[in-house]
Amino acid sequence: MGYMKQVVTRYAPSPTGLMHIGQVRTALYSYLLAKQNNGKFILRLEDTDRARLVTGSAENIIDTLAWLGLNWDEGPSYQSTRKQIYQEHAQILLKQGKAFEKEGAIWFKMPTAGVTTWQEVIGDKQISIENSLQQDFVMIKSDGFPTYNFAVVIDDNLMGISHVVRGVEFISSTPKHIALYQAFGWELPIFVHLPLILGSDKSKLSKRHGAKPASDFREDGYLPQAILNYMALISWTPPEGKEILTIAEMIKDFSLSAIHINNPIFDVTKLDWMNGEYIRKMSDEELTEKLQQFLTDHPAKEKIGQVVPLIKERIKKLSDFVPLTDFLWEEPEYDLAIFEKIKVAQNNQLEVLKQILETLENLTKPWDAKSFEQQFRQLADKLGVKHADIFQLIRVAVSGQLVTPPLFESIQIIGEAKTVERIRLVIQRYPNFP
RNA sequence: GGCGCGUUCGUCUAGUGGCCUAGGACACUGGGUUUUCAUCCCAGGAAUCGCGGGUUCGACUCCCGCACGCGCUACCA
Repeated sequence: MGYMKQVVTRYAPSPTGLMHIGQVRTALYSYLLAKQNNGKFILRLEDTDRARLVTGSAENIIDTLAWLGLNWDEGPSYQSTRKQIYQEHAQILLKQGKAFEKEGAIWFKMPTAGVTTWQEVIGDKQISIENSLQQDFVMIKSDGFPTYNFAVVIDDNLMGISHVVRGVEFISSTPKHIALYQAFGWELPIFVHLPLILGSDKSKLSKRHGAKPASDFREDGYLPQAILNYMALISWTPPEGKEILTIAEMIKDFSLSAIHINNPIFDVTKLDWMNGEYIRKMSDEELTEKLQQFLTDHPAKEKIGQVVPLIKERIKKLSDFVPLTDFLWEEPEYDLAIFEKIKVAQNNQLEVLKQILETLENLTKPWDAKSFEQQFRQLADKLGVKHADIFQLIRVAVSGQLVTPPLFESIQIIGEAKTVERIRLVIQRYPNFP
């Protein structure tokens, strides 16, 4: 009778900066693997390099993870508080003659005979590296803190980590880890080395590729579900190739063997599309709430709900809401160049505007969509102007923009009086806008 | 340099020897719906499967070599 060891995974970043968007994938896969197996997902901060520590980094990582909903079952633990434990383990190896001291540091005597071979989950193959290539390495630095290579093994073992999920860059140092496991007589975990996410020029993903910290995506108005969904798909294909899936579906369908082996390129365009999908999937109430939370200093928060149905299909990120709708509560800025983009009525726009104003003033109040449309169609016919063009001129006169939510609905939010006033002002200043 | 890993449309990918004259999604182009934009619907272009050798009746799929890319080569992680 075999038995299944409990699945325990961890996300173990070092707090040397803000949580990078690429790291979301690593955390997500670890999380999915744990949840799928009713296991445990641990958060561990590897803060052993005191020189590279960045203030606020740990908080940013914890915050981002929580925002994404990648809830950890244990931690966060900080390696800096576990110095004693590493020291004790170093002493064991020292006593066994498997380590030695030099220049205030404790070094591991790396075996240099034979070959280190292990089963790699990604790609389902064995990786072998000649031990003759290896060298002794530092376990405890002269400042008393452990190195990554040492602390990671001690902690992963002590915390019962079953699957070590991390980036490919650690493949090269895996023989060191394995040697350590063997020196202690510990059972090896399963190694899952995730491919590196690259930027558009195929170099390691960095800021100039638009791969900002995950928290920047949050500030840009991306939704956690969309980010998770996009990052999930960047190195994993669910069965049947489904593109949009909930966390629950990811947990259900996730599989290590379906993780890709090659380095993907991060593509914001697809993330944008996906974010738009999630925005459209939300109920109006939900979107309203999200926008109200997101737009902390919005001038007319109570009116957002009214606008949401008009813009839901027009925004891809929460931040898109602002440029699309600010003319509703703030006086627009006009630019003659915008008027010049309206093809028809180019020569006598001012005259047409005056007619529009007159029509508006004669429209029985409260204005209703049907007669509004009827009146202006008639006016367009009378002036020999295309229907679409007269509405576009009204749009620009009212909003200063070529693209807005539906015209009549926008006008209703602005109000009849203010609409008339805006058109009057445009006529007054035409064509010399400030 | 050494070692390791990789290579299918612009991008993410499907593909495990015949179902592939290579499928999907994003993006792009054209059309329809629409008073703008978007949404939605339809259509289209887009990969000689990095290159060259094998193996096989047959290779995107297996093997070898090469090229290119990426990673590691720290008292960083």
